[in-house]
Amino acid sequence: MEETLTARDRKVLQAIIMDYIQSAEPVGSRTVSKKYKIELSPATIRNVMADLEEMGFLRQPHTSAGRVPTDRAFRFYVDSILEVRRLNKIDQDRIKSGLEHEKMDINEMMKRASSLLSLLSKQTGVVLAPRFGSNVFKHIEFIKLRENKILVIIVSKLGEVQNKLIESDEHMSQDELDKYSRYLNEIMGGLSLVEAKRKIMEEMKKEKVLFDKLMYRALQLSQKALEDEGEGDLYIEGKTNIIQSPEFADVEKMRILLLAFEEKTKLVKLLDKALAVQGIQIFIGVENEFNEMKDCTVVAAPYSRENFTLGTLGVIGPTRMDYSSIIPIVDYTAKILGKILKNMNG
Amino acid sequence: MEETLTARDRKVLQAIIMDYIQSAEPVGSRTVSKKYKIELSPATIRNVMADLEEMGFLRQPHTSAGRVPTDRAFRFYVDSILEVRRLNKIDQDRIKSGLEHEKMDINEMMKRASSLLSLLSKQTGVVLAPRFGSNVFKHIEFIKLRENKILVIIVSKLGEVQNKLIESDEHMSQDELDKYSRYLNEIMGGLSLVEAKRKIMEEMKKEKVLFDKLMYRALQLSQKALEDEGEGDLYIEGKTNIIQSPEFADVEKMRILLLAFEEKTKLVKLLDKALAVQGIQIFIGVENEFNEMKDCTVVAAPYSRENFTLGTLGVIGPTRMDYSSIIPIVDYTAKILGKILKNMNG
DNA sequence: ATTAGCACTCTTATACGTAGAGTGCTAAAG
DNA sequence: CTTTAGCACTCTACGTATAAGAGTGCTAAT
Repeated sequence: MEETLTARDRKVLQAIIMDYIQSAEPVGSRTVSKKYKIELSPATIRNVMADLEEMGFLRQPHTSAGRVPTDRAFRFYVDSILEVRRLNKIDQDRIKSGLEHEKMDINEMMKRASSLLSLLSKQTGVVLAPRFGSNVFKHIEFIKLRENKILVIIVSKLGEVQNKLIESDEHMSQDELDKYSRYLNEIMGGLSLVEAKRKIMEEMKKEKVLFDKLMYRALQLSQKALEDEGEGDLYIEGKTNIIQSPEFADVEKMRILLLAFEEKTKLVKLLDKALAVQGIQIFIGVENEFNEMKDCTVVAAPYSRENFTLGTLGVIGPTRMDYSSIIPIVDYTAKILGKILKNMNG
Repeated sequence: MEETLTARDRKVLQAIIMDYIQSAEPVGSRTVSKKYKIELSPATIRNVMADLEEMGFLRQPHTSAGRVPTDRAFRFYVDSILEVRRLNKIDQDRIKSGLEHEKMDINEMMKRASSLLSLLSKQTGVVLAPRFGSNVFKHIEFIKLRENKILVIIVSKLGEVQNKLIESDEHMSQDELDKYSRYLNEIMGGLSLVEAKRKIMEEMKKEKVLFDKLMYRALQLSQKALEDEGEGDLYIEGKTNIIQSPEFADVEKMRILLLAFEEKTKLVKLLDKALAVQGIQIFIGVENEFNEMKDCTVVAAPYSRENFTLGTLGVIGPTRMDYSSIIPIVDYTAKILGKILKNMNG
């Protein structure tokens, strides 16, 4: 049963997939033989289709309907049939000019990237912002808000700003806090935030620090500020695009999906997986391990400065999405975003 | 034709509205006479209904269906029939305990409030955060990111953090920038941001400043940082609740509404209108001047510290929402949020 | 190995008839 | 004069029947 596909099988499968991608309707043998240049009669095609169905690449919604590609078919298509072309110039320019605005801060940039992905793919665009911890430390500041509530502001070299409210056990004046931040800015300058964290741990162990109250308190505060860095921010744009797809005409299906979007944590997890790997990652249908997304495909790519991966971006759409055009969009956007962030980092 | 309603008319109207609120289906004369204690026969009710229809309070989807209340009917109901009770203890507690966490920063607080509104009302909750400009200035900081890009961070007394990327024409060192921020922190301390803005304009006109390069540059930078403060942030939670309502079963209707949510600017405008007025504001159906929301009602209330209005919060749902329970929820949440922010402001 | 031919299956669209909900009107009752 | 019972009428919703069309699987011929 687990035979390999002949050249002919592949051709037929490809035709079915391509037709289904644009029609969203079961594809019949006549259509395949007529619309796609396969010099075979419908009858022969039917035989091939029966084989493909047995192998799990196609299924029939009901006895006398055409065939619909399964997740497995899309997986095979993406892996073995599809040849990804490079993105056309026009879209390249739109992405470039959309992101290369000088005066954009990093939040805007992420949002913009997500919008662009959505716009060009006509699906939903997502961008997972760099984990704050992966950035180069730039500046820390303590601001006393009231009694023992202290607002800590940490800025990365990219200009990301993270703020957090912490409590101190002891009373501290603003002057004192200013001293702390000056001291910390000095010892953490130029380090990545992860390194900075480690450095603080080390420093705290040193004997001389234990006797210097100022230093000790400063380190204590910064430790509080750096602990449990939240997960990276997720930007989602174009949620409504997905509603247009006929596969989500069912209100309940759509509600479940939108709920998943609203929750974000699951999406973050999914995109996190793409972080670890170089290059485009595609999760098709049930491969998504989240039931809510079993009718969706996620095309994701990490974007990185130099060799260090910063975050992930991608497109979410029905499994029936137009892979041949979406993959290059995701790929190119990731490259450009990486390049821009690299420049921003000096 | 523009007669006033008799007591009986009102009773019937109320019955129809109440039934429609919970059934979402046209209400017939039999139902009114049976389910609601009106000692009249269906025939009489029908006469009354005919009158009410003529006056624009009811309409018939088709000849032989029951009646559906119009926007006007809901308006009348809200203004003249409904008596708002106070929120029950249980929900009061949920709101209080949901918002009174000591360690929450202001962003979390807004999000939480929005979630609570959504949860308790079973509709969509919105919170328009305080306009940044309306806050008391606490701290300003300039951080040089690269070449002539400077990140400005402004903190309000409530602990809101706003950051903005600006460009300087001339080269400035970080030391220089630190001097500027020290100077500015001094002259703007304790002012509201609006006042601070004005102050800066004044200062810049003073002659002595013109000759003190340091001061002048500092003022110039801060002016850039304070100009065109964005509109207040909008927090929307529970968008998917609205999908459940049968009136949005139509996919296209829903898409339009979700698009409006995604765009936010229109919603901000709407909520802004409620800013100006004291107390609960209700926009029913077409009163919303935004076509996208013509099937929705927005129940909004400003929340304020002392007598100064900070922002607005509310609930969005179908015009058929349960006003009697939602109004107290919005009202109470606004009060609690105002109180907490007042405390936070010292 | 391929294909023409054909019977068969299932969906979809259309029409039709009926049940039920609800109305409006009229005439009788209070 | 107000209320109500009664009844004919209207419109929707729903189920059934029917026909058209799409597509299949199988068989037999090429």
